[in-house]
Amino acid sequence: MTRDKLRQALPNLTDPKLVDRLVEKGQISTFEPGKTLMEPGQFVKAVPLVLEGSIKIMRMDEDGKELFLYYLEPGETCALSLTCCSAARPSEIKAVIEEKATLLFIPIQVHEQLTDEFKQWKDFVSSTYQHRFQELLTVLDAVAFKRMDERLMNYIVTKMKQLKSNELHTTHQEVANELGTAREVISRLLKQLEKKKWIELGRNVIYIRDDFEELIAK
Amino acid sequence: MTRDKLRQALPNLTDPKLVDRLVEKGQISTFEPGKTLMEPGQFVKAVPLVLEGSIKIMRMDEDGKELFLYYLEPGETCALSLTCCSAARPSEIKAVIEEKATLLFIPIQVHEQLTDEFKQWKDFVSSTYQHRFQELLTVLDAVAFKRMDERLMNYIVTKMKQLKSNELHTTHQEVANELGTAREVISRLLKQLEKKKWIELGRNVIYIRDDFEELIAK
DNA sequence: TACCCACTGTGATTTACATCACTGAATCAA
DNA sequence: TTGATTCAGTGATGTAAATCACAGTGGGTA
Repeated sequence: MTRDKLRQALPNLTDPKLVDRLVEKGQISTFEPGKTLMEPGQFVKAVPLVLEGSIKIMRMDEDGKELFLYYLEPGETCALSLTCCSAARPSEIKAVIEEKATLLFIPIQVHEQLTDEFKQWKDFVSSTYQHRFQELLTVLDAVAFKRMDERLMNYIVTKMKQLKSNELHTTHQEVANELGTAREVISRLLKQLEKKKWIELGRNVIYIRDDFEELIAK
Repeated sequence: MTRDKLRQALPNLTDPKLVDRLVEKGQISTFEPGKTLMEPGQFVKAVPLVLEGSIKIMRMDEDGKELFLYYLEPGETCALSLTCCSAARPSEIKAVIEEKATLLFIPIQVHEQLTDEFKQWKDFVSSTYQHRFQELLTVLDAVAFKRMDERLMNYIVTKMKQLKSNELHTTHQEVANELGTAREVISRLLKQLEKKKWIELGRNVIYIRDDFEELIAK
């Protein structure tokens, strides 16, 4: 059961001994959308491996403003949890379940043993770091160099891909939070996109034209 | 010689076999301040280990705007080079020598062997990732949530610590570049700080009050 | 000495975005 | 059905920062 899901989510982990250990030592649980897995200040005691569903990772500032960083998809894990828990440091981020998720929690000590014993695990961890580093740099670019309209369009594309749908069921307020801006700003920018006929707006929903991604690339 | 510098910069690497391998396989070179080590798009073929001096790491956007990320000090290495070179991806950042530097270049393949063979090296790499992740998050916070005056003050503190001096020999333009803003903005903000008597301005130099750090913490 | 050039100081204007204040519409619950 | 609540739309105004346009200044050099 767990084994099957693991194999499906992480086809690269072929070493049966490694899989055995993960299944044996890991703790599996499922979570409903909206559940907050981790908040800034909490301590991380295990590395979460996503088998199904997805997790939204956000950075927060002191006065509660958020900033969306990236999604964790099946087969991925959180680089932050790797860094935080091995350093016994409190979490710097907030993690919320986006789609109903099945997670396999690997205790830190087990994770550390595995990095010593299994090259596949070491490579997995290493590529996780690489991947997240890239994503952080992308976010940094956006925040430092892009205007909000462009960031909003990228956000829409990311969400579409992540949900594999061209309807986003969300509120302007929620989008604003994730981009670290104000609701009014998002409302106005969305209206502009609607005027251009790139999207249509409803209550709690944004319908996106199929060729949205090509349009913004223009 | 190299061995001594290595021991001094990285006292944690005590395993003599590991040190032997680093000395044997690494290539040592020195660079003068201002030398650009790496530019976006270049490929990284070796992991640079800083033995002496320091390197400034910056992110660039398409139209040449820069953003200072962090310094590499003795005993440190570049997480980006670790991610880029193992993925055979071009560099995403620019690296410039800040203070005359002695670097030990470890070829990627050697680095990868070392992570398999030596726990100390694996831990070193892992803590490098952790450290840089933290710093990227700090930069992200600053860019996303802080105003330029605060960022400038933090920049001054960082530079002071890094250079161990309370005189910064630089131009407003250079500061502006590193913070990703315009020269005029920096000139005005520095003037404000001078009015508050926290700093004094000269041509190509900023004199900083000894208690600057306490003043900004207020 | 005179000139040049890099650096600095500053006003004026524009822009992106934040904030405030309010309206109306959709949805839900009593 | 009605009242409350949440969400969306939009004008007015404020603000940090970007951009433009110069003027002054100090140091090097021809």
